[in-house]
Amino acid sequence: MRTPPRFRFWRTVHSHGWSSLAPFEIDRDTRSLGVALRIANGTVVHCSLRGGPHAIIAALTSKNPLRNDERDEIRRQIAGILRVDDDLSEFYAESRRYRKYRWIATSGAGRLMRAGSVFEDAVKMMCTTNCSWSLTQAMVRNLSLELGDRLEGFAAFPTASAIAQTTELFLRKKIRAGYRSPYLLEFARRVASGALDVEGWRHSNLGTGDLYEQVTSVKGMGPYAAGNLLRLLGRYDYLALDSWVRKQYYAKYHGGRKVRDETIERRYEPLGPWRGLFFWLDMTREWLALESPF
DNA sequence: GCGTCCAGGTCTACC
DNA sequence: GGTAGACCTGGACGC
Repeated sequence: MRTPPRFRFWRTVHSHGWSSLAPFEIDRDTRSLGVALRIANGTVVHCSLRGGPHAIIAALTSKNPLRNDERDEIRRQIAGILRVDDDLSEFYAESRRYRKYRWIATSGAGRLMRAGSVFEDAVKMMCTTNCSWSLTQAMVRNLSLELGDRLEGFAAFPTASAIAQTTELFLRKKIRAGYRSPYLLEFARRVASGALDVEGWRHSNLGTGDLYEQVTSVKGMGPYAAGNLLRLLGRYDYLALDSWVRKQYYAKYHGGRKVRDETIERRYEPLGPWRGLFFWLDMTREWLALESPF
């Protein structure tokens, strides 16, 4: 798959924590990203992805030979996950206007990795709320292992229907989702029934404020989760503050001293609709050390 | 090994 | 509109 100029595979993989959540797995030795994807007809395909100078190289494994249309579907999912088609030229032009952000354009940062579907991103986001990262990893892993379609040793992320058919007790006991269980179940049932078209959020014509309202109307999606999900939808108006980024901000700009959220928001306000992306990259600039040529 | 405390976002009830 | 308490789990800590 051809990639646009300044696309950085490994940087995108490390843009935030998603690559360490099932069904993704990272192989640091080969600098590859593995993922089990489910296509529309229910077939599970394992993809092993590597970055090249101008392309993503994908090795696909499936039970049966894949038809061309199935390969196209996989290609579209991979492009969506790695944000290959996102046009960041306007963002890079904006970053060049500020001396402290010029590194963003030159390093090709700014593509935030996402899941194969908006549903998966939203469920994962709910699983990041009010708990440690290790618990998030456990909940997401349990969802894939218990409810995802399988290919040999790999399991794809479960569909909305698969989660919708479970019970609150199952989600509590087997998934360890705790009090999030009724929220996850209600969300999955609304998506599975067609009452809520979350996949449409990626191409919605709604203004960001209206979309934010729609996202926060889902129980379990508060300001933090909604702000982060909007970033994965290509909307960067919200800072999506949580305890980790607040700590980073306090350390970077106030010697570790706590400040009000309004103070943080004031600093990034002049950066306009890209402020959420500037903020995230500003807080994670040290991750540059993880960078590879691709 | 056991008990206790705390961190982590969101919801709901209440003022 | 703002605030307090509940929700649930894993990890840290003290014994």
